[in-house]
Amino acid sequence: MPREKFTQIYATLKERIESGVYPVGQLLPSENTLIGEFSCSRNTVRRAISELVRDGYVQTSQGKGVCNIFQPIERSSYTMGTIESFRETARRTGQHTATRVVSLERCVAGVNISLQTGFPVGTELFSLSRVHEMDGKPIILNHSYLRVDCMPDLTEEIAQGSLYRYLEEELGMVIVTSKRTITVEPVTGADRKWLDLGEYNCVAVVSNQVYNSQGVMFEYTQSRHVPSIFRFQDNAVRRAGARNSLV
Amino acid sequence: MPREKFTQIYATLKERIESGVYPVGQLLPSENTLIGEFSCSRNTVRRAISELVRDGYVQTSQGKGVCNIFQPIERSSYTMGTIESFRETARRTGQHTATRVVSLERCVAGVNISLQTGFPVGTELFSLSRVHEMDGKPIILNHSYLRVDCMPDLTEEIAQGSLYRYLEEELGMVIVTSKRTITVEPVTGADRKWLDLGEYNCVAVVSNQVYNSQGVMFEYTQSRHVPSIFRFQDNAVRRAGARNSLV
DNA sequence: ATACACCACTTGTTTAAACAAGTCAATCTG
DNA sequence: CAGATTGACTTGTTTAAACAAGTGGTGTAT
Repeated sequence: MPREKFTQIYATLKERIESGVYPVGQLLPSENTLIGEFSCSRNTVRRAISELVRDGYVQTSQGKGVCNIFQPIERSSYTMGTIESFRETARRTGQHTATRVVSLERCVAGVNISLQTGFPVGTELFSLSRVHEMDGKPIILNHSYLRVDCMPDLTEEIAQGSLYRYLEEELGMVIVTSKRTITVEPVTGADRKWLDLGEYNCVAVVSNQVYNSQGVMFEYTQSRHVPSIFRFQDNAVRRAGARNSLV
Repeated sequence: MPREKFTQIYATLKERIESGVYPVGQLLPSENTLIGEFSCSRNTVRRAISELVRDGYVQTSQGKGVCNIFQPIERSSYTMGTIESFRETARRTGQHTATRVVSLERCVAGVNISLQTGFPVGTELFSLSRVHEMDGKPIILNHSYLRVDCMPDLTEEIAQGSLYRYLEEELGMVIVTSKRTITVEPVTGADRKWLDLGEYNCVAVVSNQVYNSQGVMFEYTQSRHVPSIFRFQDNAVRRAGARNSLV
């Protein structure tokens, strides 16, 4: 249970939107009304609403109000993005997941690795390859580089479980930001070997640079997804100054 | 030139980060210092910083400060996402773009179209197919459904130019929110016919639901991209309550 | 009847202040 | 010397107030 007021208001409004208490296409109660209901300041209500805007639940327009634009997401296959992650999808749909460690080695970042990952040349790294399975089918081939000095005691056993639970709960690391790039690339021999690709001759590739609270990038991961189960959802809000982000 | 203070501060800080005035990996001046420099309130500085966080330029941590985590983006090929759009990329790299209208028809949303797009059954729609070319090469096949009642006078000539300039400047429509889904799908006959796909047997598909300030979805577009030039960038920030969005 | 001014409402921006909470180093205490 | 305490910093949350700006209806004057 989050204790910040704006998070509670956000969760309450979100729940009402999802369950249809506020009709789709209509205006939510005005900020003043919500202030009365939640007995808080206008800023706090506005903060909750602005997060709903970011998540694509509502839309504001000056002079009119806050409009409910909720549409339930399609619940087929694996959905990533701002919405939910690998393990969460599996838990929700009751599917079984497993992770297999293909290899775990140590190396030092050379020029090539540095260019690909963004680690400085000379950084000591773990090179970790894993396969994620869902319901027995291999669907993601992960290749990670991890800073040794952030997790000196990494073992295959740890890598087989949840790396993030280890980093957060065991090492007390706080993960903050993650920069992602999505591309589509031709399959490699490793893809063919570890994934069940059928006729596809490309994979969906998500490259991830993950930062901890120190501001140091401690992980670079390239996730190669079987196309048939890959889905990424996103929400773009038109900003004041910039006329971009829409084709 | 945007006139809001927080936008100016945001732009100033962003420019300093990109040009290296603030060293990467180090802390920015504290909020109090910036208040002095920009002679504004703390809230205004904080708003500018929070947008830099959202865009992946900096990272905050309580008790320590604001850390610069900027990394220049790779400037190869077509980059979309929160960063920049089709035409902007072309303008920046000096490439030439063109749009060809393949077909423009009117139709009414049946059950299938409604399920795919989210338009209510019975909505009168334009069905528009276009090909985007960059430097003479066809790289995106667009198929759009557009509400007739939002743009009754749409013609092939208009569709050949920038649809958004027409909607915004001619019709005074304000575009606010866009919900996107990225998937990878097998090529169709139309893909093969209109795009230069080479060996690839799949395309990167971006499905877009676009809303205006009335809260009505007026456009659904499916953009089918040649894989070799497709790139989507994103930035995920770990939020307080939710332990998701990272695999 | 049309056009205009006005008013009551909405969201958007900015300021000021207070307190909570995390970090880090210097200092005090055992 | 080791450990705890303090204090000066940082960012995080919340409140209150004022004004700007956009929307839509009402009423008046033409």
